[in-house]
Amino acid sequence: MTNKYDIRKLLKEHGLKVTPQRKIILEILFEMKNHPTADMIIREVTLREPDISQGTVYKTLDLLVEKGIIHKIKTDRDVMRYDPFTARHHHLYVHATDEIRDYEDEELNRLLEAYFSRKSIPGFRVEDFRLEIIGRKDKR
Amino acid sequence: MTNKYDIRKLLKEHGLKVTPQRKIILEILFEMKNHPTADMIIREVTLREPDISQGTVYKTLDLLVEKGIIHKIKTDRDVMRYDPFTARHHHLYVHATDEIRDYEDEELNRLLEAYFSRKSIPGFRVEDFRLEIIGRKDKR
DNA sequence: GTGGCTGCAAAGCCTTTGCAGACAT
DNA sequence: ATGTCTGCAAAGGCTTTGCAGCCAC
Repeated sequence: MTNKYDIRKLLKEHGLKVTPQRKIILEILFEMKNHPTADMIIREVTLREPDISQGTVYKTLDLLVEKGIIHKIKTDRDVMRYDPFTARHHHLYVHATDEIRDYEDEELNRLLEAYFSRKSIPGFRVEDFRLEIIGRKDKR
Repeated sequence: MTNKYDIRKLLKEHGLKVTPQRKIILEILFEMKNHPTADMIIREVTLREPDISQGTVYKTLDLLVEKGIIHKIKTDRDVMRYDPFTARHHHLYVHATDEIRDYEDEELNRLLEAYFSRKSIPGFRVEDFRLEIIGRKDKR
């Protein structure tokens, strides 16, 4: 889906230099589906290219977040996670396994948009919203 | 509203010993409206009772979270915040000022409950949800 | 009296930073 | 050519931990 050409383009579009380090980091982000922590990304990066330093990975992640290419997400535990999927979506938190899944549903988005357009919050202008859905795995 | 008697009761109900340190920490949590960070709590605690160590504050906060007396909340920045208000509610994130306000609305809760009761998510059982509302301060 | 709680200080973990050299443009 | 990016290693910030003594019960 997201091939090397896209990654080059993505970087250039944001005024960033195309370096091998950045290409590898982005490839990994687009492949990993589990909202990886910095540490998971670093481990994966080091497998493919042992000479990339963790400082570079952190700097790159910060930069990508700043440019809006990826998102940083909050967790109960005290580590940050990264999410390459930037369209509006919500998160399912499975507490027991420390897993975070994406949840997308247009109906939910419309429901919330409609709610906010008729409801106004004094002194506050809503720009975006994200639902955290907490629960557990279910057999069915 | 929440006086010392309530705090004693609250601690006892959860099988915790009533110590001066815990009373002060809980008083502060109930007074502070800004979803304080551990650091803000420690500073406030030290003003009132300089001999309370920060280790104790951290341990107490963890314990209170574990017992469900307060909540830990996630932020974009990498520090945890604490929230003594445990009824279902949502958060308004004002990015520019790093402020978090509570948002409570029964209509919104009902809307979301209704949504989840008719919508089922494969392999997942919803237990709770929290909406993060991102935006900015508005003059009106 | 006893187990839980505290203070202290050190350690731990994740993340950021500074800087000199290397590289993309 | 030059300004950006990288690697390295050290520092930083927040949080946790271990342990001896203390205190609520």
